[in-house]
Amino acid sequence: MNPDSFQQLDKVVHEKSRMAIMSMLAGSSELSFTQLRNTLKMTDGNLTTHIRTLQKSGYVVVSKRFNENRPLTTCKLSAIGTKAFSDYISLLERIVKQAQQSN
Amino acid sequence: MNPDSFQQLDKVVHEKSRMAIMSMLAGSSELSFTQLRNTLKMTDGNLTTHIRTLQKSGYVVVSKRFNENRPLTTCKLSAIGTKAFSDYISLLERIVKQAQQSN
DNA sequence: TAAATATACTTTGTATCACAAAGTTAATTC
DNA sequence: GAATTAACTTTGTGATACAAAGTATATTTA
Repeated sequence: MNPDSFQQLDKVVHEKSRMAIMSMLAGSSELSFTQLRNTLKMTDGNLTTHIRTLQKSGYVVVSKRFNENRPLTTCKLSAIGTKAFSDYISLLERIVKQAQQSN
Repeated sequence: MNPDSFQQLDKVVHEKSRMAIMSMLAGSSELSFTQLRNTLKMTDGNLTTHIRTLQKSGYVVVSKRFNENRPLTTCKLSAIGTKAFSDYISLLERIVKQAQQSN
């Protein structure tokens, strides 16, 4: 195994909650704050900060508008977010394969 | 995808450096502090704390003795450490497969 | 042989950050 | 019109990853 491969795992994606968010976003074109919160059973505050982290690293595009007199925050993966996620998954896949060989 | 599967990932194993340590230990029966530090290019302090975390959760057995007038700390995976690691890898594998289906 | 360097760690300090509780704003219900 | 609900954001806190500095002992060097 190459020990360096672990350190190459993108720290932003590696956090479990953000992995879950990005996975969900990879499955649909766009999801709302509320949909994410309900599905992932995260607290509001926690979800806000993870979305902000993803936004700051440019992985997620956030739009805030009003829908039927209520705020509506929606998120979708950006191009580099999509790449970051698929790169992360590819690397994980290699790591998993290597780990299984050593058994 | 099942969003809960992400949260089921063992937090102790999920940390990148500890994943690397456990991977290395899964490959050999026993490794010394120095071998781990040199291969993983970790600082001494960082490695100490990760080993201690693994030890506290019962995943790694640590032995400290003297070899040729020098302290020698060796680590190996315990039974539950081996199980924790393989469970973690299995779950990762499922997650990777699910993620790839959504492309 | 005293001083400097190296080895093998551990302890301590710090900066980050995951998480939740509390706060904000506005709409709706009772 | 008071209370509740909805959709967030801000703030406070506890955990922790990491490295710098510290400790103890052995070896080399001048």
